[in-house]
Amino acid sequence: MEDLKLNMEAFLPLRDVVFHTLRDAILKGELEPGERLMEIHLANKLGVSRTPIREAIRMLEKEGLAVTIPRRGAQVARMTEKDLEDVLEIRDALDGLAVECACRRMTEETFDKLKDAMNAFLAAVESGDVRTIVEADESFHNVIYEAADNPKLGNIISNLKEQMYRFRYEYVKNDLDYTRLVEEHSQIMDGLKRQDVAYVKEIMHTHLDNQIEAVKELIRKQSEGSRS
Amino acid sequence: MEDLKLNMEAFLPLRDVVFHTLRDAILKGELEPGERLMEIHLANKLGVSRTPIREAIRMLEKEGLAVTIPRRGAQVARMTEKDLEDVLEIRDALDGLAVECACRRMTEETFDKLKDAMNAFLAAVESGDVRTIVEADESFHNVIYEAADNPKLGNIISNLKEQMYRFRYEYVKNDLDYTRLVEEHSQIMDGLKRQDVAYVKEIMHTHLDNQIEAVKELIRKQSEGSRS
DNA sequence: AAAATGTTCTTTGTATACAAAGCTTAGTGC
DNA sequence: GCACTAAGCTTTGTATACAAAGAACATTTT
Repeated sequence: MEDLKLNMEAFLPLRDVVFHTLRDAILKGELEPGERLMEIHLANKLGVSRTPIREAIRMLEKEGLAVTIPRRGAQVARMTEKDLEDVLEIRDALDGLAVECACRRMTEETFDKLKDAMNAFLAAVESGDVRTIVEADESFHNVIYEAADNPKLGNIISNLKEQMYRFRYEYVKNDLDYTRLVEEHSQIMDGLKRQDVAYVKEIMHTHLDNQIEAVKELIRKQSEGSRS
Repeated sequence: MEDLKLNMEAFLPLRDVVFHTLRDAILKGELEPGERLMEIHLANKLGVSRTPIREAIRMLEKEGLAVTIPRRGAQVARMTEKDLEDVLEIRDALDGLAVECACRRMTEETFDKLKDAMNAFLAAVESGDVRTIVEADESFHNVIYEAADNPKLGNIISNLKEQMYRFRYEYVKNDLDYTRLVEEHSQIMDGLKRQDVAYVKEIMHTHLDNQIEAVKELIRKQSEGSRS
């Protein structure tokens, strides 16, 4: 934990600002797994009192990013490879559901949005900039979640993604085969257009699967490092 | 909201006691959807200060049971029929996943536990007491979640169940056809034993499906009532 | 009578104070 | 030297105090 800073711009209750600040810090790895979240310490660091810190911690807890033991305080949640596998297993099922729902509920409008997202993705791949590609990829999938028209599903999936983000898995995407990604995306679009649920689920499954091994590989390397 | 009472027995931080108290009250309908959760009010009612109340509210929020608007306070989350459908859709997918995992990971021991749970369920049905039957049914499914060996999955499912509980859907179970339930349970066991993933998923799907319509029916009736 | 304004009351947001639990460490006895 | 105990320190748990936002209501103005 080096230099946490609050973003005071936002006109939100401090608990929310603190929550976002800490969450980002955890996801970026600035706060390491197992690291203690001491209230006074964080309060001083962020220039607020303990009250909003405590509320933020309760939120992090429920989000699965912190673990607290009564009378002993909170820690950044640790995550093992098994935990990651568990998360991926669930994501696989839920991404399947999302694309299935999207398939059944896709409207003209949302399909247009998807086309736009697809074009943006193609442009991003063209540009070659990894950051842009990753963002365009996210957008593409977000359109699908939106089309699935099940907000709770969207929330759960984004929470699961968040938990993966902690492994900085997007770095892996450097090594990804973009042509393949493009191909899969267009297959998904195709399936959605034809409303072929089985097909689209299948593609989505392999689409995710392709990334899993690489991520796991990365985890294994990472876990050789930090231990506390 | 009539008579909230804290259970001071448990040696837990007050925030947790308050959290459980409020959660139960919400699930039982003692705190109605849309009802304001006013801090001082609750604090007086429960005989604690605002601090643990606020922390409990932050937790309820993340659990989806309360919604807060900054500077305006928290309310018990409302739930529409659409929300319920969304939840059920997800549960269906995740129960499918759970049973699939269980199928692949079932050991001798856990299968024995399942047998026990099945026998308990049969005994419960024999007894005819609805409360007992519901509990035995829960236990049976809990063994499966356990066997799935994916704790995060278990958490998500229990959160989803919680959200359904608010509709007091278990009352519906009065009308359920227990012979059918028993039949389905034994089919699930059979499938698990044979490790027939496809079969077991299919059964689990219909198992859930059978309950959905009845629940929705109930919701429709309920929603004619309370409005605020 | 309706709209606008101002005043008061209520309620949330945040900080702080104090109590009690748990750790640490130094000291004591064996 | 090792185990045990006691004192002090650190940190969490809870209550309370105060500030400021928002709601409600009355008053004025048109």
